[in-house]
Amino acid sequence: MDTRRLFGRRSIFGSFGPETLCALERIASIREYPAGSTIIPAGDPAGIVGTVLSGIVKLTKILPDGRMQVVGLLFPSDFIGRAFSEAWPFSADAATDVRLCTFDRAEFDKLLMATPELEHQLLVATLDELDAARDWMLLLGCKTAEEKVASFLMFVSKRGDQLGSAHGVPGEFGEFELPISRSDMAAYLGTTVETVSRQITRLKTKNIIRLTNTHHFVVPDMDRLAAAAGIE
Amino acid sequence: MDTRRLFGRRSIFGSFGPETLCALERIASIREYPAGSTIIPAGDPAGIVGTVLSGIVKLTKILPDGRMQVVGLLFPSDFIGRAFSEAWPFSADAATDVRLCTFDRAEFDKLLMATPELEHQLLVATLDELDAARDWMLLLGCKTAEEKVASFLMFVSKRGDQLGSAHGVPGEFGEFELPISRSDMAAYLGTTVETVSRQITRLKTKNIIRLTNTHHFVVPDMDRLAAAAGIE
DNA sequence: CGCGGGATTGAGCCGAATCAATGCAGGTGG
DNA sequence: CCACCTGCATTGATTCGGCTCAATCCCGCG
Repeated sequence: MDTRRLFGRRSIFGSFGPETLCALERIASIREYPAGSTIIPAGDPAGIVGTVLSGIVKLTKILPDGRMQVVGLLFPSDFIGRAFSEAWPFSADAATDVRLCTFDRAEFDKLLMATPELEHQLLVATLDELDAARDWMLLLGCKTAEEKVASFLMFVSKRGDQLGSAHGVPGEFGEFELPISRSDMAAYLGTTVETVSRQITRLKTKNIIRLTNTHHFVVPDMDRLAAAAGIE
Repeated sequence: MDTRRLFGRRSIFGSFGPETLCALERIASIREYPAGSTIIPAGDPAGIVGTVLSGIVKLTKILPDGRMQVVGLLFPSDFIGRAFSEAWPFSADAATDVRLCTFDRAEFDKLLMATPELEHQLLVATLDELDAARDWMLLLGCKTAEEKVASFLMFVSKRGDQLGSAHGVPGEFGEFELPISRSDMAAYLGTTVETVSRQITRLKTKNIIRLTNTHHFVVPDMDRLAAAAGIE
C-alpha cells in the first residue's frame, strides 16, 4: 500500500523516508469504529496510538456528576494517543464513523525513542494542539454564546477540507458539511443544545449563514462570520 | 554556579549531564521583571526562551474588544517559550516579581536540534501542559463559580511548594501564600473579580478555608475543598 | 492622617440554563 | 405505501447564576 498517501502528507509522518514508513507499516493496522462508540475509555492503559484516516474523534472529560466537556476534536491526519504516559487522561469517542490507523503503543514508543525526527514531528504537533487548546480556553472563558457558535463554524470551515470528498466541498471555503451532532457542538462550546440551536437560527436571520439541511452550512461572507465570532 | 540547582531538578533540564548543562550555561542569562510588566508581548518574534526561577508568569490572550483570558500560569522550574514558531501566540506577563533564566532562541533551537534528549524532555513538558490546559477547559466549560475557585485553590496548593521559601510554607500542604491578585484569578477562571471574592467568602463561611490575610490561605481539610471543587 | 489601589459587599438586571412541548426526518413493520 | 416510532433539532416559557454598576471597606504608605 502507499503508506504516505495512507497517512496523509499533513500527518506527523508526512515527511518521512521509505525506511521509517516501512517500520511504521509493519506495526500498523486499520480499525473502524461506528459513530458513538468509545475508542479509548478514560483512565485506560491505552495500548494503542495512531492517526485518524476518516471521521471525527472527540476527546472528552467528565465530572463525577456527569457534566461533560469536549476538550479536543481530531480530524483526518491528526495524531491520536498520549506518548510516555501510562494512563489515558480522557475518553476518546467516535463523533462520526471513524477509521483509524493504529500502532501498538509499546512498539511505537520504541520507534519514537530510536527516531529523533519522529519525536520532533510529534513535538511540533503537540505544540500546535496546545495552541489550539489555549485558543479554546479564550473562547470558553470570554465569548458569548453567539460568538462561540460562530467561532466553531469558522474552525470547522478551516479544517473541513480535511474531511475528504465524502464531506466538505473541496476548495469551496464558504460551504461545508458539519457531520457532528448539535449536542457534541454544545459540549465542545461549553453550552447547551438549545443555546446552540438558538444561536444558529440567530446567525441565519442575520443572513450570516444559510443551511440547506441540518448539517450543511453555507457562509456567503466569511468576514461577517469572523466579526460575529469576535475575530480573535 | 551550580547550574543544576539553578534550573531545579523538576525543570526540563533536571536530568542532564554536565556537558549539556555547560552548553546551556554558555547561552544563559538572568533577567528580572517587576510585577505587572510584560515579558513577551503577543505576536512578538520572541527571541528568548527560558525557565522561571522565581515568581509567577501568566500567559494571556485578549479579544479585540479587550476581554482577556489567562491561558496558563508558569511557576518556578516551568519552561517558558515556544520552540519552532516565529510568532509568540499570546502575551507573557509577570503576575508577581519574576526572575527568569533566559536563552537566546536561535541558540536554543540549535541546541535542541543537536540534543534529542533535550527535545524529549521538552516534549514531555509540553504534553503535561496540554493535559493541564484540557483540565482547565473542563473547568471553564462545566464548573460553577464556587467549583472554579475551589479548583484554583487546590491547584495552587499543589504547586505552591514550588514557590520557594519566600511564599508557600514548605511541607505544609494545607497552608499557602497565593501571591497573585484577585483579578488575575478571575481572568484565569473565566469570571469576574466580584464573583471570585464572593465565592471566597462563601468557602470561608462554610469553614472549608480560612484566611489570615488577603493572600494567605489555610485549608483545614483538603478533602472538603476537593468536594467543593467537584473532585475532577 | 489622609490618600489610593485592591478587595469586599450590595442591588438589580440580563444571558443562558432548565424544563417542557413541538417539529421533523429516517427507518421499521404492518 | 402509509402509520408509527425513535432520535435529533427547534422553539417557547420560566428561572437563576453570575455580570454590571456602584458603594464601602481595608490596609499599606507617603
